[in-house]
Amino acid sequence: MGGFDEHGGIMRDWMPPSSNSQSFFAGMLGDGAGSTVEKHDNSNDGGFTFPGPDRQVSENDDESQRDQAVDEGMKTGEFGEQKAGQRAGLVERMAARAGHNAPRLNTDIIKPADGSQNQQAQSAYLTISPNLSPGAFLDSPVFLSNSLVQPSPTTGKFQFASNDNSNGDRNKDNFFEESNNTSFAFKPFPDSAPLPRDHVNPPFMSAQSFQTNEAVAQSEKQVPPQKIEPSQTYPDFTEKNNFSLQMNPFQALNGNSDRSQQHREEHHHDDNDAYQRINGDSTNANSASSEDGYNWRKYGQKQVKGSEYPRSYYKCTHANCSVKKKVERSHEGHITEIIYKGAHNHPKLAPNRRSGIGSSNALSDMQGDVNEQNGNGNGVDGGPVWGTNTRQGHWGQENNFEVTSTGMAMQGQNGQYESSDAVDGSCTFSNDEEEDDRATHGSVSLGYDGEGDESESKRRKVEAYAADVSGATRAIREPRVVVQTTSEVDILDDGYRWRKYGQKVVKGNPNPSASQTEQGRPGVTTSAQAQAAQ
DNA sequence: AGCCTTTGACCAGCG
DNA sequence: TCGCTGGTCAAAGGC
Ligand SMILES: [Zn+2]
Repeated sequence: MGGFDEHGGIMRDWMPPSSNSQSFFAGMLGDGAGSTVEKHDNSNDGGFTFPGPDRQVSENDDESQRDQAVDEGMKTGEFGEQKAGQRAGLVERMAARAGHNAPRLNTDIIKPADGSQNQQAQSAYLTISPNLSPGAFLDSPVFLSNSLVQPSPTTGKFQFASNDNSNGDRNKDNFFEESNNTSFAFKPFPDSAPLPRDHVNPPFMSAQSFQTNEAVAQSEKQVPPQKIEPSQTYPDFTEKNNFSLQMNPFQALNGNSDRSQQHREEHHHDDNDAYQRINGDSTNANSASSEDGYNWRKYGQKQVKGSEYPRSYYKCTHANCSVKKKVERSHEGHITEIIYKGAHNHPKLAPNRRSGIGSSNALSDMQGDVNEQNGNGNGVDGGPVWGTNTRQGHWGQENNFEVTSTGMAMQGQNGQYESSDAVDGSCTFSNDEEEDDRATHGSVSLGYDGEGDESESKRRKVEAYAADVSGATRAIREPRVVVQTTSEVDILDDGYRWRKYGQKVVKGNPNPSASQTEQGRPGVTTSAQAQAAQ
C-alpha cells in the first residue's frame, strides 16, 4: 500500500548516483581472463552479473563454485562509479532476432561465450549495468527462450496492455513500452559502461532445458572480485543503488535450436548457469505487495537471522493462486530483497483492480502471460512445496527460478520501474511439470534445479555467512529480488521436450556449454535425480 | 463487510 | 531429542 510514497523516498535513496551500467553482461563475455575479478570490478559499477555455467556442476563443486560466483557477483557492484555503457549492442541484436523491440540492454558487452568461455572465464554472473532493472533484463529477449514463448516483450508477443489505465501503472508500463520501441533505452539510466568481461559465461541456460531458474538480483557493493568469500559478497550490499540480478532461467525456455544457439553463441548460454546476476539500481521500494500487478496479502513477518530488516511474507490473494513472496525491506522502506515463489496461474490484475497500486512490470506481466499460456501456472498453486530447499524446506529453489532483486525500482523518466514486476515475470518461467514434480515429490530438484537449488542454497548460505561474518558491513543491504520458478522441461533443438534431471561438471570439460547435449548439460547428476527418484 | 496488516504462537526442517 | 531458524497460522485490529 503505501508503496508510492515509499517510492519517492526510496527512489531518492536508491537512485544511483550516476547511472552507469558498466558491465552489462560482462559475464557473457566469458573471457576467461580475469573472469570474476574483472567483472566484479566492473560490475562494481552495479552491472548485472550473471552466473556462468561453471557454477553448475556437482553439488559440492557447485556449491563451492557457486558460492564463489555469488561472492564474486556480490562483490561486483559498487555503485558509485559506473562507466558509461553501451547498451545498444546486444539488446539491439536481440531485438532484431526477437523481431520485436525490446528494451535495450547493454549486451554489447556480452559476447559469445563459446570460444571465450573458459572455465574461469565463465563467471557465474553476468553483469548488467546497474541502471537496468532486472525486470527489464528479464524482459529482454535474451533471457527468455523462445520455445516456450509466451507473450512477452521478449518474445514480442508480450503486451503491456493490461496496464494502461492508471497513471502510476502507466508510467511503469510506459517504461517498458518504451522498451518495446527499439529506441527504448532505460532512460533512467543514462548509460552503461563497458562491461568488464569477466568470466562469465552467459547466464543463459542452454535452450535445452533449464530446470531451475534462478535469478537473483542483488545490489552489491563491490568486492574484490575474486574473493569468493561469502562475507564479502553479501555484506557488500551496502550499495543500495546497485542491485545485481542473478538468473539462470530464462534461456532454458528457448525452444528453438536456432535461437537457442544464437543465444548460446551470443550470450554464451551456459547451461550451467543457474544464476544471472544483474546489478542495477534499485530505486524504489514499492511495497512488495503492490506494484507488481498482483494483489498480495501479507501473512507474516519475521526477523530473519542474518537479515538486517524484517522479512515480510506475502501471498497472492487470487483464488487458487499460491504464489508467495518474501520481502525484506529496510526501515526506510527500501526493499532489500524480494523472493518470489511460484508462478501465478492467473493474469495480472487490471491496474484498476489492483488493491494497492498497481504497477506492472514487464516481468510481472510476463508472468501473468505465461501462466495463462501454461495453463497451469501453477507452480505454486498446487501446493506450496517450496522446493527442497536447503534450509527450511520452504522457498527452496530447486525447481524454482529465483530472481532476487532488491529494490529494483528503476526510475524511468517519470515513473519508477519496480523490480517487483520483474520478479513476477520470472515466475512465468516456471513450468507446470515442475510443479507437478514438486507436488509429487515434495521437493524436486532437477539438474538444473539442483543448481538452482544449490545456487540458492548457496546464496543463502552465503548470505548467512556474510551476515555472520560481516554483519555490520551488511548494514546496507542490497536490494534483491528473487524469483523462484520451476521449469523442468524445455524444448530442445531437436524438437522434443526434455527434462533435465541432472547436471554435473566434468573435469575434463570445463566448458559445460560445449558439453551440453540434448540432455543438456554436461554431466548430470544429482540431487535432482535423487529427488526424481523419490 | 471485506480485505489487509500486525503479531505472537505454532510447526517443521536441520544440525 | 533439543535447540535454532524460517515459514505459516490465525486472532485482533485497522482501513
Ligand atoms: Zn497469483
